[in-house]
Amino acid sequence: MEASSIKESLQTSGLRCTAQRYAVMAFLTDHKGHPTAAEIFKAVNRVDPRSSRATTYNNLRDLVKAGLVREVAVEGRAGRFDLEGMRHHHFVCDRCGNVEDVEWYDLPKPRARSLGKRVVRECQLIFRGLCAKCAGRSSR
Amino acid sequence: MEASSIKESLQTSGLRCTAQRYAVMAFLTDHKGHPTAAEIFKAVNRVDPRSSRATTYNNLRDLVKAGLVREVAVEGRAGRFDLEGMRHHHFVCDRCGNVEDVEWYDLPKPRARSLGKRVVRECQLIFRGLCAKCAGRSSR
DNA sequence: GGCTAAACTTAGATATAATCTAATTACTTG
DNA sequence: CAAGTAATTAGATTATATCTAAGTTTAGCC
Repeated sequence: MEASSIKESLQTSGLRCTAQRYAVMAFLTDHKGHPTAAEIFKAVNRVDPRSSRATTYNNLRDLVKAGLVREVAVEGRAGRFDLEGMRHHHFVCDRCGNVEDVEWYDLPKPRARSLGKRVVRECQLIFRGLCAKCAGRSSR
Repeated sequence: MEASSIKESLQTSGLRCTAQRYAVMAFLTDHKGHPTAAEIFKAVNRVDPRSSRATTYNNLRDLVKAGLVREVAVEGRAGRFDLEGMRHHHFVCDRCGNVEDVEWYDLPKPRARSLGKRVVRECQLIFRGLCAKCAGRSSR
């Protein structure tokens, strides 16, 4: 995603394009490896202007709410973030906690009845198990 | 799930049926509301024999690994647990963090190629948004 | 029954993750 | 420019989960 494109998508979502917020988007654009909030925070602070922890977390939350960023929660570990955009599913490794992309394919929708009055923001398909690297190391 | 049935499924999984472990299974059997580890810990400690925090967490992990219990990770909040068994999908509320069941329906599998050498333990479909209760309260 | 190894449990300390607080700064709109 | 709203900040605080190191129980074997 280019600079102008980031700016535009922020504004379309009703979010100001602040330096700190932009930095989060830019980092996610360049790093497709599903970074944690801590990693993003650290990365953003190698740039100027810097950003506080609270701001990084606030921005990530706002961006998720706006549908620009997606969060994958991982049990007992920090959540991972990536840009919405190219659709894909996720694979979470039980052992190392890494999050990987799984090629997108369409999913059937649930019957309207079974969702009732709930308002669905998104739907994630998550595979869990051992990533190729950890599976190789067997049960050690 | 009955007492003997819990005992049996533990043994089939190669886990000893200890009082503490049994208590976790029994609690999950009786409480379908996707409790957190902290809630389970607290509940188990109203029974005898009691169980330490570490044991509760250890047992939950072992039970998940054995495929008897499922964990749903929630961003920024405690994970929620329920018994495997009756299959269902999940809905996680953005606002209150509650986890609810969504009627089961079959999902297409990914192409073998797109999973590569990964070893899949399970696959979860998770809807996110506002639960009926929180949606009612609107954007307040 | 007694022995042994492995599985299990424990209390509390520690680590990790994320949010909160209260004050400040920076936009944006009229 | 004035004023209101949005955003940011440092650091404290809370929440969640794991670790440690020692003790206990169990299953299998003789």
